[in-house]
Amino acid sequence: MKIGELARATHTQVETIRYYERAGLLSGAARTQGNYRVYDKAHVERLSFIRHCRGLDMTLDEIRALLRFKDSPHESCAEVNDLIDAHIGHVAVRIKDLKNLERQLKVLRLACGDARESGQCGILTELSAAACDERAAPRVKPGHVHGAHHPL
Amino acid sequence: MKIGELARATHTQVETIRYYERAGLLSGAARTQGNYRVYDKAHVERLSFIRHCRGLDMTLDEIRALLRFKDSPHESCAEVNDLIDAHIGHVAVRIKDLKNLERQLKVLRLACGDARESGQCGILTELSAAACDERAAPRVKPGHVHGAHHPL
DNA sequence: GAAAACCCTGTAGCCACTCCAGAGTCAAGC
DNA sequence: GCTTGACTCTGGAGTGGCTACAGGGTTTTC
Repeated sequence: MKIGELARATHTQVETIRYYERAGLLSGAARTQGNYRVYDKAHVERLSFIRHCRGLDMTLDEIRALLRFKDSPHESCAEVNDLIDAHIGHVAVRIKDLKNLERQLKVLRLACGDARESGQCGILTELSAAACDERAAPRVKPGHVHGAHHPL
Repeated sequence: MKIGELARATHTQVETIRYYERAGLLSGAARTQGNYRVYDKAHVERLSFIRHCRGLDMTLDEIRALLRFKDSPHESCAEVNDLIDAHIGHVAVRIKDLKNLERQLKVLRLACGDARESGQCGILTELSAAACDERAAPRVKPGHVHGAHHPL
């Protein structure tokens, strides 16, 4: 099968497939005379696996690691467990952060119940005041889970 | 004050400040004879505001919009409310997605309680099987809130 | 044999930074 | 005055995970 067919079979964009090849997740496929990539059932499975893991919000690095274990079935899979545990940890941290954030935003929203002039807007006032307070005590703790503006 | 002092005052990297200037969030500062940027108290406040909003996981576009309202205090702030409501919505959606994800990952983790050979690893088996099922029914719904791998 | 559909490579863009090279500026100490 | 070091400048490249082109080549269909 050609790349377009693989794309349809896995609900993946053609460009994404070529990107995965460049990224070393999907081994370089055989080529036809006309230099077209040729794939088979194994590729469909591998790509489906990758896409499923992406759907579980794993990074390509994490997926690469999982693929290594899939490719060497006689090694211990203890590290697979560790990887998943770590990933669960990342997600849990992110949920906690976002809940905090939601709480803060709702409090903020209450500060300006109805529309008035921006100059008296409770939200803008609150944001400025909070920013001012924060200058003394910063809290920047970069994690590794995405914020609120990203497709899953 | 020079850029380094502003950076220290707001716990922001110097490069980030210059980036915000290029991005049109922080107006181009005055310059010394030696072409150094010069900032004052107003800049500290504005940058603190920006950083606080970033801490609330708003995009630079959202912050730009808020700054426009701050800069024109006699307009109605109804859109500020809308913006915050929308942002709360994004965060709520993200939390929901991540909780789903967490549930799925925990189920997955149970599939392989202890370490064995990768070939029999329950996690890898499950992932492959799930990927296989998914091929029929895809679900890609890109939102605008980040995933699990990102600093807040 | 022409048009449409598909494929190729390579490059640039997205976001919000971060880091670097290579050069210029400025204050303190000798 | 001169050196050292801390600071600053600009411009460009890199991050992740794609996406979207441009400008070509190939294959299929009518």
